[in-house]
Amino acid sequence: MPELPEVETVRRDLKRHVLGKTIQRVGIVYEKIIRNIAPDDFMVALQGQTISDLKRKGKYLLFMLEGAVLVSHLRMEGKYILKKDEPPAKHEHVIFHFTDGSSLRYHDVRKFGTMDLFQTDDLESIYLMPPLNKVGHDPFDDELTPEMLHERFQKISKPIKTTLLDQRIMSGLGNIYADEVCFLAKIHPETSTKKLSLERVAAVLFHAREVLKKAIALGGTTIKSFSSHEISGRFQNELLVHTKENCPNCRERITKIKVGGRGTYFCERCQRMEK
DNA sequence: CCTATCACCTGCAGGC
DNA sequence: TGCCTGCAGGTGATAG
Repeated sequence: MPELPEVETVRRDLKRHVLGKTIQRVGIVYEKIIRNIAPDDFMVALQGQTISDLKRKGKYLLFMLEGAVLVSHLRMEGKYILKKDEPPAKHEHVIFHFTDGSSLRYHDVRKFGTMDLFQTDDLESIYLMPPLNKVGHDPFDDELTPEMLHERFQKISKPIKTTLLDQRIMSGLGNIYADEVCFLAKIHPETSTKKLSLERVAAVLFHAREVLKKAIALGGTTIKSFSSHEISGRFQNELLVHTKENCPNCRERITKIKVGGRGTYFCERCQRMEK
């Protein structure tokens, strides 16, 4: 699921469905999901807690509790499913049983997702600790300016696509949207980050904001669709290069390469290294 | 400090 | 049908 628009979609959906619910018991099927605390302590600390709000920082979901915050990352395929109380289905690794007889299940085929539980609700201090201490500016943060990004980019010799995926600089873009941003800004994904002019950086930031805004409005992107309660986004119909065969501008065949180990789609004619 | 690569898991598609 | 390889929306550890 998760790049910023998908996580934001999940946040809004969860907020409608689990706000105010009280956890009666937590079931843990696969312990390695929980990272910063022993599984037993995780279960005890969550018992009796009521979900008061759902927030997001970068691609992390924050379940706000009473004097505690559960920080959840969906990684590649994590999802939350609300069900009646029933035995765990395949790929359900952590189950929050609520007092009203419903239950929220963390489902993750590849088991890459993570949960960190903080026993304080002081967000500022949580932001200073792993994993949130590595989350950079939200793309929509007004403090994030082209000038500031350009300055930081001067020291980075990696490909721009790789830099866009670095959450410490700007948080929220993932592999799909990074390709879309490079395409919209007409930049070859392997262009050295430090070679981008201020104007090009401004275009990158502008298009990052535009594409994320549009994707959120459409409920995110669903590439692989699963059955059941999957929230299926509609942004996949709007993709311009990622997984595409032909360029929507010039009809040239889309090229697929690897950049930083990630599958990367771009148009050789519309996305140039120079300028 | 910087960059590159692998590791973490499972499932699926395609080639032979 | 079965085996093998490569691939998948992400990030953290480790090695140069």
